[in-house]
Amino acid sequence: MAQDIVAEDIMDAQPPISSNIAATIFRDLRRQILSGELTNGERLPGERELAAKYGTNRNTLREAVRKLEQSRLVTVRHGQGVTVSDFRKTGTMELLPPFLENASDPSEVALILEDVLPARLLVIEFAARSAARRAHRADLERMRDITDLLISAFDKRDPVVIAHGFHRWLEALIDAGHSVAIRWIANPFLEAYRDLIDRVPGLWVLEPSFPEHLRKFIAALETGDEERAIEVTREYYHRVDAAVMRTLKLILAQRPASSPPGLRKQAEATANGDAEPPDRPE
Amino acid sequence: MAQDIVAEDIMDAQPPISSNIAATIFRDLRRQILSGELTNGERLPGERELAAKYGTNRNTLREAVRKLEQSRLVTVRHGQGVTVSDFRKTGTMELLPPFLENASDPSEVALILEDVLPARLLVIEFAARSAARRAHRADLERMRDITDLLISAFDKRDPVVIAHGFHRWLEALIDAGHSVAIRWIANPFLEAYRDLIDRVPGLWVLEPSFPEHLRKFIAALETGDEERAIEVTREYYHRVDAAVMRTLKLILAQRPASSPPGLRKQAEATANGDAEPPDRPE
DNA sequence: CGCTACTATTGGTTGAACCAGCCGTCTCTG
DNA sequence: CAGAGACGGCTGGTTCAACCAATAGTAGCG
Repeated sequence: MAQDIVAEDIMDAQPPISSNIAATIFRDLRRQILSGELTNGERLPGERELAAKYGTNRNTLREAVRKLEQSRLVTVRHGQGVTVSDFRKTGTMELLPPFLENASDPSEVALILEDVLPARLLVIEFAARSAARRAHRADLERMRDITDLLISAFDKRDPVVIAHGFHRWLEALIDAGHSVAIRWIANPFLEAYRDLIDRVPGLWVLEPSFPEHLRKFIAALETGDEERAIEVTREYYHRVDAAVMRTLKLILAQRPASSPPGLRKQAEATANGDAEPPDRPE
Repeated sequence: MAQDIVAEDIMDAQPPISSNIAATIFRDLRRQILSGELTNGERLPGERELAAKYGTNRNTLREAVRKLEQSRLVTVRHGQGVTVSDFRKTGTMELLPPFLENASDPSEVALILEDVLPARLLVIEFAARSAARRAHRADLERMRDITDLLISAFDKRDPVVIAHGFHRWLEALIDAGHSVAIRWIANPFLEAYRDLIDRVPGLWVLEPSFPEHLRKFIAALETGDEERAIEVTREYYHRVDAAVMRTLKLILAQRPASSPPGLRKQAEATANGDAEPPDRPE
């Protein structure tokens, strides 16, 4: 295997997918919704019926439905049943990982990712700004350690270690910002990134300038040069994101649809549900 | 009352707080965690005991615990019980509204809000950028309608209508961006804003330049002038946010602590748990 | 024709019982 | 006496069966 002691050390322990019955049913229903098998406004069978369908009892089934509800995928109303929500409108970034996994329309995935990448850049810039202002000595030392580790992993061309190490690097950056707000904003992105590492390893782009970027960035941080840190980050990610989108489109082209045809009922529906052409007024 | 037909029309129907037993217990436990009555790492009583304490049965109690778990406030492990998580580290923006409501330490609320405001600005800028590029004709018409309504409400000095109308304005802006990613990022902010409107009406700052800002912004959007829209937005919010923070500090000074003393065990704990002074290396 | 009362259906709540994972303890063994 | 293993008592996980409560559609009444 390509991962030695260092790799073991840098990979955070990730609990295996929960084996709960309720969690399993939840994931299955979520998949059906995110893939478009169940569409916005559709009504789910009653709890008794669903429980029978999944070969379990009502209480356990209810747990799954509750999870769906809190993920904003369905609306539950006493006496009326469970209806599928328009998750494109009511969802949050926490839906990103499961959506990337379950979406039936690859082009929509690309579309969303194309919007997420610049947003992610903004989050990183925001964290960098905060870190440049508030980082303690210990924070900087930790970041420097991880940076060194990352650079040596890069020299060895070990993608797995690099990807997980970079996740840790981002964690350290956010910690250094000493901002609860940034943490809360960044967490869904970190989670999505982590999911993507394992699911689409090919998407991880090894930019040749990666080590150089890290060195420049940590140097800017250590001198507290906020603007320099932002500048370095922006310059680097514009290049990486372009490469990521190229790679993504290649991957999607190779497997045009991971689901059987006929299941993409609302693939082309926009977030607002209108089908008007995007011509501008003027 | 100060709200006429227009006010009725502009206020979105907001379902009253759920009367579910499970939801009530959930909110109570959440309050205890967010206020610091239950601290990170602490173990909750067993489900049987808790159920008895709340005068309900285990199934209903479990529902409440599940909600806590999905809100990342607790960790549940089979055979080991339920332990309180470090929500400052593991939470997401969805915790913002309940945290603002339940936090025991006003200064921490101010601290977080001080970081959230610029983040909110970034989100608005991001949405504005996207709207300037992708807005349909119908989107712009809708935004113009709401803008007119807002300006007339401003002339009448009707804070309630303005606040709710502005919420609708933000919704329209985000819709105009035609980006699922932006929606997902913005939703927690919108929710927090909505909560704040009703909870702390005094916080809503009526900047004199509000109508002028709206007019400038919509004009920029209609000509598709992305940079101009950003510039206008940034300039306006820098002023508003400063005013908001001033107002917030006034409000907090008036009621230094909304909870009995002795309950703020971890008020001064940072997100990382280290107490090192913020001196810089160099 | 319009209102009311009923009823079927749906989710909400309850209580009890049993299964399954975890941990400290107690005992047996070397 | 020290270590390994069995046991018992926690904990959450699952199941069942019944009843309460909100909703909507329908049948019946005025």
